[in-house]
Amino acid sequence: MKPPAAFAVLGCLLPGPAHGYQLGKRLSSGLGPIWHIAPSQLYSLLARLEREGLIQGHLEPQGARPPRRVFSLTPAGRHAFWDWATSPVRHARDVRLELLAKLYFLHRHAPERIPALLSAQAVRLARLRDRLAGRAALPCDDPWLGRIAARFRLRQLEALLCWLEEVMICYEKEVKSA
Amino acid sequence: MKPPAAFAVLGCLLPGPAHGYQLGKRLSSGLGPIWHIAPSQLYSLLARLEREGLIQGHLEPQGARPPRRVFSLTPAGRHAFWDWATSPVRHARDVRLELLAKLYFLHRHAPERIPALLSAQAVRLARLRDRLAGRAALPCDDPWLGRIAARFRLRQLEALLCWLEEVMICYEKEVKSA
DNA sequence: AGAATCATGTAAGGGGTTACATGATTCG
DNA sequence: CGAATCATGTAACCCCTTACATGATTCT
Repeated sequence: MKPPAAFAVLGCLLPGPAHGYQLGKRLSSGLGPIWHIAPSQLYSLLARLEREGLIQGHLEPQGARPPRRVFSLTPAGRHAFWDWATSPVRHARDVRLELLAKLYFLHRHAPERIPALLSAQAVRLARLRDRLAGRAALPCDDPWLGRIAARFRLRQLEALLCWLEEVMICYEKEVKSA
Repeated sequence: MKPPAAFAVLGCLLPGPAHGYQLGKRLSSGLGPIWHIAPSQLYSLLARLEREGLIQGHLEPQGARPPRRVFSLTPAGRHAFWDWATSPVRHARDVRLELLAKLYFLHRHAPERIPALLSAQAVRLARLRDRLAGRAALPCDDPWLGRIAARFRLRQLEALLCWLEEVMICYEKEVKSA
């Protein structure tokens, strides 16, 4: 089982059993700006996690209202969660940066359009960075998470911008040498 | 139509018509380390692109061998490609860094395990960075792409490592204040 | 009374993966 | 002869998204 979303669901059951809607709330208030999970995905994750024995649901009657399905972690689920949470992540092999793909094709078939793309991209990213540099944290339950998430984004954007400048220089050199 | 993979296919038809297998070669030698596309995905993309009128295939008889399907760009496909290639990309709203999710849960339920995770992660990433800093370019047809892709990865890794250090410090501060 | 929100889903589709099937040809 | 590679897919599955359906309750 790979998907972080599934582990996020398990993690949100640590404080205690909950039904789907409650989990949705826990997820969006806690991991909100980091990892959004739509209700439809949540319910399908719950079904799969139950199929796999990592959580267990039982119906809780509600009188007049239709009963809710309350889920709790099984020992296997708890174990899987801690296993995931404490192990470092692998870095993906592919770079998969869309901009890189665009640059590749432009370089081969329309190099003169590279500067326009680079500067348009830089303008956008710089605007984003400035907005982000203003706020110290993203909005979520855990202020620590909000802070480190904001710092992460900021550093990422800065690295991207530096790289864009480097690419511009690198491109100009090529032009001169040709 | 969003997926970069589909545009990569269109882009690989710019030099001229090609059949599926050829396109696979063009893709892997050109965008290889950036954006791998498996044959099965390629053929399904081709089917969709044809359905959408962006490419057009016709059978090319091969004598004894079964005929090949040779695809070429339609005007609509050419237009869609250039539109894509010259417009800046949007930055995703979510942060979606798996490590961030792990840290979130550890912070709430087992903060004492944070240092171990951070340092294990740092060790891994540092090793990767060192390996990458050794080579000047990733292997692909276009040396310029190989160079800028390698530089991008490197800068990204460096930013990640800086951030990890920052998070460590940030965590220690919290511990002291508690 | 009408809007938000509680609460649970289904349906459809796109992006991507791994594994498998099939058969011809060319290279060592 | 056997292995690689040419060449084209199918099947099954996972991740995720948008749109929709349904009906009760609580807030304004």
